[in-house]
Amino acid sequence: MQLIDEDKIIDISELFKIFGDSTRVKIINALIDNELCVCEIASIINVSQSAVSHQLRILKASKLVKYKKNGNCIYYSLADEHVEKIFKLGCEHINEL
Amino acid sequence: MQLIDEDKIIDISELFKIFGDSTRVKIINALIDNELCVCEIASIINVSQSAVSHQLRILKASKLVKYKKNGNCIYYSLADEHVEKIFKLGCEHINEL
DNA sequence: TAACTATATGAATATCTGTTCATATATAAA
DNA sequence: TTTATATATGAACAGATATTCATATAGTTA
Repeated sequence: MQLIDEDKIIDISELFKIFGDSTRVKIINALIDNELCVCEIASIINVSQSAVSHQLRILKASKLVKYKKNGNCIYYSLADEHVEKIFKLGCEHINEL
Repeated sequence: MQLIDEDKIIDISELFKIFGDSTRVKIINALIDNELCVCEIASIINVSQSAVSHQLRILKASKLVKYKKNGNCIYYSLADEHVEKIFKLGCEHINEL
């Protein structure tokens, strides 16, 4: 019982909280197998540049995305396979409901 | 690109939103391999009976927990292996950060 | 340098969410 | 039937969160 200590539980819930917003999930979905700049993301998911930027900041802070600069643009991609794995497990659960 | 439609994205984010609260994650953690009644959960995770009951309602509505009545008490358990799987994947991600 | 494009960010606002408190309901025991 | 225990629930409140709008920053091109 209670194998996991409170601090870790809070970390886990904060990780999932990031996945708990549809704009962020849309961004993550768009970034699967793709490297996209901010305005491409905004255009693909149909959300304002500002809103995307705010959410990317949160994704960056949680280390779920990484980015690299190229000229005028900043290209974002998923930080590691874990992100896609969590996303896909969520998909599966939804599909089986 | 955008293989997944908007409705499904919203379902996915709503699933993760459930995991995005530490009280609910504590409940889920307590229920791994255990069947517990409301007051046991409240006592184990140190949260008021009312708060636990409110959160169990949300977990029930999302079909993440199931329950059975036994006399005066109502025993809750995880709805299926998916719930534990998602939780454990979250754990792994945290551990590797 | 001036104009343009891409991105970030702060403030304001509206909405959502979780807890508490009081209380209702239901079962069990005396 | 009265009392006690377990659970659920509604209202109220406080705190969190996402978007918008305006604007700042920084790199690029003319």
